[in-house]
Amino acid sequence: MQVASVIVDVAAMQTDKAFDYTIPEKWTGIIQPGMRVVVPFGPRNIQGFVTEIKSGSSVKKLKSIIEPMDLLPVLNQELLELADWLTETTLCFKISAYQAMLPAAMKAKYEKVFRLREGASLVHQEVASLFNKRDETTWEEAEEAGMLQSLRQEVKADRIELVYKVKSKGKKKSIRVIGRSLSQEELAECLETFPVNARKQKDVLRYFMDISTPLSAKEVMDQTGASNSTLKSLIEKGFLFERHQETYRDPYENRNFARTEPLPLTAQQQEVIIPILDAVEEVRHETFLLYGVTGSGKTEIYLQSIQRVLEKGKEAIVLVPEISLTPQMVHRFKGRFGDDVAVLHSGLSTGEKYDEWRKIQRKEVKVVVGARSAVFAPFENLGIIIIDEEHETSYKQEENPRYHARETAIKRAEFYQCPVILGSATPSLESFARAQKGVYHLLTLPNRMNNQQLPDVKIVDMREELRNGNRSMFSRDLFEKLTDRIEKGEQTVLFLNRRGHSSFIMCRDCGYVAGCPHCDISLTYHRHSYRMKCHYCGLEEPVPSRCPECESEHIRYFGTGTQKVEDELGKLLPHAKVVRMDVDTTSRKGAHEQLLRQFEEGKADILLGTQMIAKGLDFPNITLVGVLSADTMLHIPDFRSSEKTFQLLTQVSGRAGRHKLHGEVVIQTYTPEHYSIQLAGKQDYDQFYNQEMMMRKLGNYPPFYYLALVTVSHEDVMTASRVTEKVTQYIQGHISKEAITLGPVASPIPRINNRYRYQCLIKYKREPKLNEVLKTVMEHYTKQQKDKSLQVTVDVNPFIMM
DNA sequence: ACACCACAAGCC
DNA sequence: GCTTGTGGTGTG
Repeated sequence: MQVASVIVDVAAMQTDKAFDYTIPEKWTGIIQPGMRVVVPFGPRNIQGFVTEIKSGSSVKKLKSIIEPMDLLPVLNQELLELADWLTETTLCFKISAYQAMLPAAMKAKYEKVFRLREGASLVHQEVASLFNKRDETTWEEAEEAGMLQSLRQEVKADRIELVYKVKSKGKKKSIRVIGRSLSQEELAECLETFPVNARKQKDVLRYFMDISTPLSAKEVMDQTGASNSTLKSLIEKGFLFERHQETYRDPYENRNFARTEPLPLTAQQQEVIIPILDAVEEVRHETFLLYGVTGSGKTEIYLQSIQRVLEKGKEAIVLVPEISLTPQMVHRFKGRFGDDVAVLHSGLSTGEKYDEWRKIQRKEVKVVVGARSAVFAPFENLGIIIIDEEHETSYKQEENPRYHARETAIKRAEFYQCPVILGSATPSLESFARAQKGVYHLLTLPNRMNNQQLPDVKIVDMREELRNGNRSMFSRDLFEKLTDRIEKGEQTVLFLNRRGHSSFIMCRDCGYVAGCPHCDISLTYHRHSYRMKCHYCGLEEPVPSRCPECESEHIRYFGTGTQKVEDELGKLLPHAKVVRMDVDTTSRKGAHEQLLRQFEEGKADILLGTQMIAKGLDFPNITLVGVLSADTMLHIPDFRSSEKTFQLLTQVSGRAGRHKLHGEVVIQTYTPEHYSIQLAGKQDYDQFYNQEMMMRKLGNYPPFYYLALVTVSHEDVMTASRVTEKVTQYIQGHISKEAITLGPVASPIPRINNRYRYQCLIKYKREPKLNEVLKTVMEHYTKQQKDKSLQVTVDVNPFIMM
C-alpha cells in the first residue's frame, strides 16, 4: 500500500508538518506529489498538499486520502523545494508558502452540512421543516434557526450525519457550445422531412450544414436569429448536441496590440546585452544588475533577452512593481510577444488571475509579466527572470510568508541555471553593493538613448518663498514655468508625495489633532466621504464640527492633498485642464488607463498625482515636472528614508524631456540642504551611493548588516514590554557577541487596535543559528497560548519597521 | 447530580 | 484552525 505525506491546510505551529495517509487502490499512480487532496483530519475533511509518495510510514494507524482535487500536480518538484526554502528563510508555515505560490482561487472553501440519513424519518416537526424536503441543510442555516442542539441530538440518534465538504474557491469558466450530431448528408436528408412550419429550426440546421466544429450557443443564436428554445428542441431531437467547454476570461480581450519588431540596439545596449545572452546560451546562472538611467533603453534589453530565451524553447518571468503595471508596460510585452504573454496583477479578479495561471500551467504562454507573486509562475523550463525597478519595496511581501521577490527569483534561477536581470536607474544599496563586490555582474547604461540630455533640475527652498510672502503651494519659479508650458501647449506632471503626512484634522486654536482611540496614530481625512479614517484598525468617524478639547469651531483639515492642489490650480489657472490621478480617481476598474490616455492624447495640460505617476510614464510632450513637497518622506523614522526620497525624486524627474523636447524639473522642499535632495537634483546616483553607504556604515545598517525584527504585541503594556525584554535576552544569549540587539523599544506605532507593540531589532553579519533561535522564540510563545492576546511576529530582512 | 464554560491537546 | 474531552465552577 502506498503512503502519501500531506501538508494539511491548517496554519498553526502544531500542524506544520507532514501527515501520512494511505492512497486508496483506485488512486495509486494518479495521486502525485504537488497535488491537492481531500483528507480526513480529526473529525473534519480538509484540503492538503501531497509532498511525497512513499511505501510505508512510521505512524501505525493511517487514515486514507479521500480524493484528489487536481488532475495534474499544481506544484512541481522545484516549487515544492522552493517552498521548503521559503519556510526556512522567512520562518513561515509550509502551508502558507504553498498558498503564496498559487492563485487565491485555489484556496479551499469549507462547508459543514447536515445530511438526512437514508431511510431515516424525523420525529420533530421543527427539524423536518428545516430540511424542507431536501436531504441537506447547512450548518449556518441550522445555527440561524437556533436548532444546532436539536440537530446534534439527531446526529447522536443516527438519523442525521454531519458532513464536511471541501470545495475549491475558483470555478473554471465554461461556455455552452453547440455542434451537429449528423453528417452533412444526413442533415440534408433530415431537412427534407422537416415540416414546413418549423422555419426557425430549419434555418438553424441549414446554418450547420457548412459548419462541422461546435460553436458557442451565443454565436449560433446571433447568426441564425434562433432562440434558445429552438436550439433546445433540436438538441432533444438529436440533430444537435450541446456541451460545456472550458474557456478563459481574457482581461485583454478585444484589445489589439500592434506588433513591434526588435529595435536596433545602440552600441551601449549591444555591449550590455552580450553577457546576458552568453549566460542564456551557456545555461549558466548569473545575476546581472542593469544600472541604467531612465530612458536608457532597459526595456529593449529585456525584450531582446527574452526573445533569445524563447528561441531556446524556454520561458521568461518579468516582474514589475504593482504600481507600474500600467497599460504601457503590458503593451510593450504583448506587442512584442503577442499571445505568448500572460499578465498577473492585482487589478484582475480572482477568476481572471486563476485563468492566467492556468495558461501558464498548460504551457500556453511563454512569458509572464506580473507583480511580486508572479515570481512563482509554474514554468518548468525557465530561461530568464527579469526584475524591473529592482529597488522597489513592493517586492517584499509584508505578510507571511515575508519573502522578497529578488531573493526568490535568484533561488529559482539557480535551479534552472538561468540568468536574472535586476534593472533600475536607482538600484537599492543592497544590490549595488553586491554588484561592487562582484556578487552580481554590473552592467551600466549611462546615457539616454539618442543621447537626449537629462533634464535641468532646480531645487526651490520653500522657506525662502514663505519669507518672501508666497504662501501658496507653488513657488514663483514653478508657477512661472507652469504658465509658460500651458502657453506653449506642452505638458506638465505635478507630483505630490502624500506618504508620511496625509491630511489630518487639527484645531487651529488649541492644536488638538484627531487621533484614533485604539491606535497611536492620527486619523486621515477622506474628503469624498467627509469622514476620518484610521488606516490601521479601520475606524471611521465623522469630522467633528467643534474641537473636542476646547470647543472651538476652527477645526479643519491639514496636509496637502491632490484634491486641494487641484482646487488651487483651478483658481490660479482657470483655463488649464488638469487630470488628477490618485487612489480616489483610479479605484474604478480601467480608470487608471483611461486617465492616462486622456493625458496622452493631449486632452490635458497637467497631470497631477501621487506615487502612481512616478514611473512608467513616457509621453513625448512632457517638458516640465514639478515636485510639490520633496521632503515629506524624509521625516519617516526609517533608515531607508533617504534612499527612498532619492529614488523617488530621480524617478519623477525622469518623466521630463524623454524625447525631442528638453525637460525641466522643479523640486520644492523645506530641507534643500539634505544630500538626498541635492544629489537627486544632480541626478548623481554614484555620489548618493557613496554618501548613503557611509551613513549605513555608521549606523550599522544594511548592506553592512542584516536585520531581523521581532515584534511583540499585547493588550497590556507591561506584558508586551516584559515579554520583549525576555525575548531580547534570550536571543542575545544564543547568538554571537558580534550581533547587535536593539530592544526592547516601543514600535514606531506603539499601539494598534488597542494592542501595545514592542520590538527588538537584531543587526548581524553572520549568524547561522539565528533562524533556529527565532523559531524557538516563536514556538515558545505560541505554545504557551494561555495568554491568547500575546502575539509574536518575526520579520527576517524587514522593509517596514513598524 | 448535572449543566455550563474555559482551555489545552490532538489531529496521520 | 477546529473539535473534543477534561476539569473547573455553579446551581438546585
